[in-house]
Amino acid sequence: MPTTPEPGRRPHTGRRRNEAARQAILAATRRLLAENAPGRPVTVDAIAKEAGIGKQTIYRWWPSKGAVLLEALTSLARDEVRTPDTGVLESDLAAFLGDIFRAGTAPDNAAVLRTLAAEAARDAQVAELLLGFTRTRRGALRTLLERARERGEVAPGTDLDLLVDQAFGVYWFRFLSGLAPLTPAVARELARTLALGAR
Amino acid sequence: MPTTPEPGRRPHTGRRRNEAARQAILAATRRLLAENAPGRPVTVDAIAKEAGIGKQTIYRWWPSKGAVLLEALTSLARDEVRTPDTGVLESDLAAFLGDIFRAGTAPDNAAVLRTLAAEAARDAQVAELLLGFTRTRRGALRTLLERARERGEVAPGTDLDLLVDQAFGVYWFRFLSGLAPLTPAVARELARTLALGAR
Amino acid sequence: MPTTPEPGRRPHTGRRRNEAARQAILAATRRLLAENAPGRPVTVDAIAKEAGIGKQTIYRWWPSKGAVLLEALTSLARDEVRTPDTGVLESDLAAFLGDIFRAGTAPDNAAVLRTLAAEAARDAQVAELLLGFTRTRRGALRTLLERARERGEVAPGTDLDLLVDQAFGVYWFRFLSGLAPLTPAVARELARTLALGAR
Amino acid sequence: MPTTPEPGRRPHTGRRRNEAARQAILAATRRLLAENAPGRPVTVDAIAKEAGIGKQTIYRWWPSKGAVLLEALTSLARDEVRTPDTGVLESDLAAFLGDIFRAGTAPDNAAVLRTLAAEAARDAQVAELLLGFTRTRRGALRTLLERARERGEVAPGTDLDLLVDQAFGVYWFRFLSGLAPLTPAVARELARTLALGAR
DNA sequence: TCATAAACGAGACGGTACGTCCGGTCTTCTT
DNA sequence: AAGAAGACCGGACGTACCGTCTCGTTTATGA
Repeated sequence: MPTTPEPGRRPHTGRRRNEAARQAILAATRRLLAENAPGRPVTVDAIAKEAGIGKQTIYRWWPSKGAVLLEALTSLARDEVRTPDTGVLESDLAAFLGDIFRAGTAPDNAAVLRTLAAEAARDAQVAELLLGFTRTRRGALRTLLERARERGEVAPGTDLDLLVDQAFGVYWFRFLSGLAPLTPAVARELARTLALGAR
Repeated sequence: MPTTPEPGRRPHTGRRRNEAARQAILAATRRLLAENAPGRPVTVDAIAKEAGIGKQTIYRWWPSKGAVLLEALTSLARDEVRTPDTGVLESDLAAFLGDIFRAGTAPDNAAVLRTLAAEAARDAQVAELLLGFTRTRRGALRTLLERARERGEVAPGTDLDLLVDQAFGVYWFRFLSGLAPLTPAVARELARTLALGAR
Repeated sequence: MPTTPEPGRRPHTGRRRNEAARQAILAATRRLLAENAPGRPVTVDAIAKEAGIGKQTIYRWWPSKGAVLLEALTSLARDEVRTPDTGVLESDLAAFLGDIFRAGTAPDNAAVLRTLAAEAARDAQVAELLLGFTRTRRGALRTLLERARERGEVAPGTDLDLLVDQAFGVYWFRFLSGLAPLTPAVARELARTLALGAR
Repeated sequence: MPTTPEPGRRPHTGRRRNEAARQAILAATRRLLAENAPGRPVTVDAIAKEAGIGKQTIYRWWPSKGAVLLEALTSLARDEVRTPDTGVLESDLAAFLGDIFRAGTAPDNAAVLRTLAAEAARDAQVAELLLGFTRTRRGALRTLLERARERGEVAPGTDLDLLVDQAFGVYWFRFLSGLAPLTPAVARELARTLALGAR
């Protein structure tokens, strides 16, 4: 998410940034990503044309193509992350993971993330954005585990971060590789395994 | 400064394939991957120049740039993956994960893997090859778990693939994000958690 | 270093047209044209910034970039063109051409004209305006020749426009190509040749 | 109606520069220049597409778009410059100027030269090419005048270069401005005037 | 023995995408 | 209402890189 330019020292005169253009760009990007048609590659030019804006407007708001893709993805999966509190770790985990998995199963996100990871590797800014994207979700899962620890469902000395990484590791790994599914059933099974491992 | 391979040293082999050229290509690729310098991108032209060979020679041996990268990686990490058999799941896991973590933390490998993952992100073919690379290791871990199941250490109905993905998920996630370490201690703790979760 | 016009000094005049702004624009244009530095291209944005005004103010007063350039030139070379009348064609020509050559050789004018000609070359509108600028001078020369014709110094049937174009052709050609000088001596010699050719 | 060059017919030449590609580029440029259609601007992309080659191939042979235009023009007007020798200066001049004028009257050269002059102003290389283009012709005219001087048709002390510039000045001035024609009649009249002025 | 065939270094080529630049218009806030 | 500031659309520019193709050279093989 691009840091909105802090309103400068001088009260901003001049034409203000056009939020509609910004949204048009994101919408167009999402549309192209969702189509994923062979003849319609997700090019910067294609995005500009689809959005009916000039290329420069894209580069005025985002530093690179990858940044746009990331934000399009983020806004795609912006559905709030629930931090359920059923009083039982396994149930909480199952609900949480189910949510995450569902958002990540949208048909074409894999391609997006592929491009993103590439950008992240060469553009530190994108990398930071990508990490920021996951940080929120990781924080939510961590909270969930801490609550369980207070309830005594987690053995003292257990490395909570490792548990978090097990969950997100599975998620990202399967998401990116497409080798195995991210179904609700898997979410439940993963919840079970993690809850067991936490004891 | 690139360790330029002494130029013109490599002899022609006439109409027979020149193994030296092949090795020069792999060595040059590894060098570029390890450097990962901004002004020295890992392009096919760069590899060819660094190796002192023609681009066509690359495409005579490999179908695409990604294939070269993968093979450079594979030859780097050829150290066989042990499939220990101590008779106790947790010990087996700890040994296996320790190996994997160590290989991925060796400074040279790390740079190569990171660049390769970036490459994979933008080239689906590389991604496929990279997955093929991990398949072997995944197979080893899976074997290890199956043996434990036969010994009764794993609850029937447990999703072994999910356990495998938890292990490799943590590995890749931490490796690529750099958010958390991959120390031997983490390997042991992960082994403990997985063994617990398998019950 | 650009002689930045003290910024913010010029007062707003509210709803009345601000002659000061107009002059600032012309001055800034002249400055940029005269500099002709590689890093300071004569773009509309550059002019606006250098003048400390908004781009729209330029387009409120002139229909296009070229029009601004032309007016900057015109105001530069406003020195009236003399139409001498010595009663002898050759003398008249020598005086007239001497003036023209001198104006075009003044260092400042030279830079401006050269840049402008370049601009004219890529912008048909500028070319048109530039021609309008020369039309006045051409008219003066033509008048001079007509007077000579009435005096009988020009053979009947002589193409006066062709003579005019010979004079201005030499002027522009040498001015733009820089291949040969535009000295007073050349003006005299050209006057002699033209007077001869007119007979 | 783009006369598409039979696609894919042109053979590769391997590591040597492909003269066919070069010619295809020039031909395509000439075609686009000649069309001068509003919807088909003479863009680098358009040239590349029309020629059926990659843009990079253009930039491998020429430093900029202007250079291509110039060469297309040059090759267009490559018709040899005659240096007639009738034994009479005026006749020689008339023939020579007639040739030059005819070449310059091709409908669309004006646009080409406009673009060229723009490039020349910012790209010294193009400027040099443009001057080289005229040098040959100027040399021919100069030779012609020198022969006349030897025959005694030119007054001693006459500035031959000035006469040359009068001729080419008229040519370029009318050519670029389009203000007055370059008909055979004008060539004859100019020849008469110059021959007179030389005496 | 000598012609042929294959691999090689070199690098031009077609094609696709990228990110930048600039002209002219539009919008917002200030004076 | 005019002005300063600057975002916006459109379109061209020149660069980077992939994978293909051909050249001329070098060497092993087979007639």
